[in-house]
Amino acid sequence: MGNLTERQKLILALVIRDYIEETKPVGSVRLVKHYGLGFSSATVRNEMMALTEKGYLRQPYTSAGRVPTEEGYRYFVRQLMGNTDLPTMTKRTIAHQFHQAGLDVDQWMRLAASVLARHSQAASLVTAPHAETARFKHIELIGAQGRQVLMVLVLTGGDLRQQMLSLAEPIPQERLSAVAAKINLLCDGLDPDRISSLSGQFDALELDILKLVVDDMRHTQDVLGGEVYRDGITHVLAEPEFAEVEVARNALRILEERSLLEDLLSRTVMTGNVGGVQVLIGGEGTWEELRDCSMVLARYGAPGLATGTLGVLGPIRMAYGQTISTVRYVAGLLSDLVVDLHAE
Amino acid sequence: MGNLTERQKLILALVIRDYIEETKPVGSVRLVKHYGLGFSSATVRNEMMALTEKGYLRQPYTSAGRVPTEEGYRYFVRQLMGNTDLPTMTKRTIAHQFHQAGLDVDQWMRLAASVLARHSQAASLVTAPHAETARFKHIELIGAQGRQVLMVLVLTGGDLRQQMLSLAEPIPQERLSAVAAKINLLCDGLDPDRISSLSGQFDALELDILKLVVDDMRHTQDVLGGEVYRDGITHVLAEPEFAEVEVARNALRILEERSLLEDLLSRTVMTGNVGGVQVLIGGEGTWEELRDCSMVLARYGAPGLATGTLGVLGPIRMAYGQTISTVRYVAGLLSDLVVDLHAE
DNA sequence: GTTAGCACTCTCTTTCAGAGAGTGCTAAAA
DNA sequence: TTTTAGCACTCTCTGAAAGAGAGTGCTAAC
Repeated sequence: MGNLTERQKLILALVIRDYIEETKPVGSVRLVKHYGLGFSSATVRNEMMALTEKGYLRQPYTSAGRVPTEEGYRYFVRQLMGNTDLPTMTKRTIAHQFHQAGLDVDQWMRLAASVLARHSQAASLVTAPHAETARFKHIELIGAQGRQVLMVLVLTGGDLRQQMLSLAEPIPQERLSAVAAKINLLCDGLDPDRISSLSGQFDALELDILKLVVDDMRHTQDVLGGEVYRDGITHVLAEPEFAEVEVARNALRILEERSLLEDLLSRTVMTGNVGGVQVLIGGEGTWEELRDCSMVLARYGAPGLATGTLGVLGPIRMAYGQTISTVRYVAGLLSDLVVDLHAE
Repeated sequence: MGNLTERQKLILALVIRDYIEETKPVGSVRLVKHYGLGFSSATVRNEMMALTEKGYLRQPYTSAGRVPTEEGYRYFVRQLMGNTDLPTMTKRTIAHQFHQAGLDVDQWMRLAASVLARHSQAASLVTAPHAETARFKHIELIGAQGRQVLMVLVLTGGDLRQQMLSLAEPIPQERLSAVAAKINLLCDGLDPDRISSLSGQFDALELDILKLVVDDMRHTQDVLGGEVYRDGITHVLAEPEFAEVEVARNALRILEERSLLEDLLSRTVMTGNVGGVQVLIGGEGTWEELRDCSMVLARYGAPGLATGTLGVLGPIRMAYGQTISTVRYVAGLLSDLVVDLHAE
């Protein structure tokens, strides 16, 4: 596990670059010819042997070219890649698209998923922003036919929850409005725990509704409380490593199954800082389902106000530089949006 | 294209049944042995030849077994299949799951997608119910920081739209509430066209907001205005006909691309009656993307109140009986839900 | 420390033959 | 006229064998 010489770093980086482009094992001769190296293929072979020894490269079989190992990719991402950034033009184009979308959160999410998918040529996912600690802002009770009531709950940060209630008996709209007004007055800005503690000041009907409010608010705090936006699923199928159906199924399961995703996100991005991009290369020994793919994840938003998650799922042989910078940039844009929505 | 004899119908049905189970061309000997037919393989061969002649069966290559053609499946679905229905136990299990979900539309949609996917072993999609003609019910304007205002719009049928507005100048909450109250009073139960015609009665600020309301209401009337729920995408990948990546990509594109889906739905289920199940087998000459798959679609809800769409996407070699009855049953459950939500 | 040379290894592709499954036809039986 | 047995024929699938190709690892010279 000793450190690498400069030349070894160069060769590792080139192998990764070439492998990402060509999808086939990289040989020493090809490397020298194609990249105009100033030393011979035999030298490259020696260095490759060293890199294989150290666990950064491997041979699919004896006497084939070299392929990066997961450890190799990790070293590349951490040490070799440098701080990549999107070209200014690309950034401007992306930003322009977002600004055209106005202030519609739904549109932003959809657009974010689409941009991530297109720029990384992989599957993307974006979760809507929501407050980490839900605070009450406004309730509205709207009588429908009979005993049905539509409850609309607005939380700080624009989180919106709706629920249809079926009351024991019909209640006139005036009474519903009065209940809503009272709750609005007393609960403004409070978190669910505080609201629970106020129970003494309400009558039976009000308490029934408050209980639903509190439940709903607690639910909003879940990692995946809101909607999940996906895009680019077809991209991953285009990659040769997903030609094997089992591999592709595994990858899509991660995106499709809420529970899997919830577990994954809560144990990765949710532990990191907003703005920091996390890269999962292969299962990392923890996630069996991720064995054959990589994810680039980030959290966006404003801590304390509202945050969300976005990321990309693709083959391990992924253009990490490009993907990471795209994820970072889009996360930044979404963070700006969240801030815009919250404060002047 | 003459009619089929009873025996030919039997053989066609058996070929389809066997092919769906075994995924390989069905031979005459196998058919006789496996299903204990009262006549010889030579007879079956003759009948198969006739069925091939008529276009209901085909041979992947000379002297291989027979495989149903798309025309064969269509004949089967229309004439041979009979009115299949789910076993009472299965129905009860499904209904039970739904009733446990209460009146939460989001949960119902998710559950519907999940049930469809599991029971048909294919990919499913469900669109949230929305009114065909949006009618205004209630508006709420909630000031956020600065000039930002959250507009919550409730339409008849529980359709809920939210939008963040950025006003030219800050407006106090009292004024916002007054505007909302006035709009609520004057627009109750009106459709977007009627609301537009009232412009004389409002001032500038009110008109600004009304314009957004009308736009939003018009948008709600789109086929795919609301959220689209999907499930079981991994199922289709498990089918051998989707082993070819291009085929799988094509199929998933249908589910993923909103525009494609919108076109498809508006030209199929949206033209049919609520409750009727439509079966698309292969592209039907119209949809290139559907060439290698089939869809079973239905519209649910209450016409005039609110409707939605649900369906299943799978290989052409699909267990149509099972799938159609599942789609029909779930559509019925969702229709009940819509009615429940609207009227006592 | 670097490089040329070379034998060796392993995969990938092509070819070929044999097995197997199933057909279509013909002629006999019902 | 309809059904069936018999049989030659066709086509795919599988596996083995051979050859091409790419790339390595080692050795010895620079």
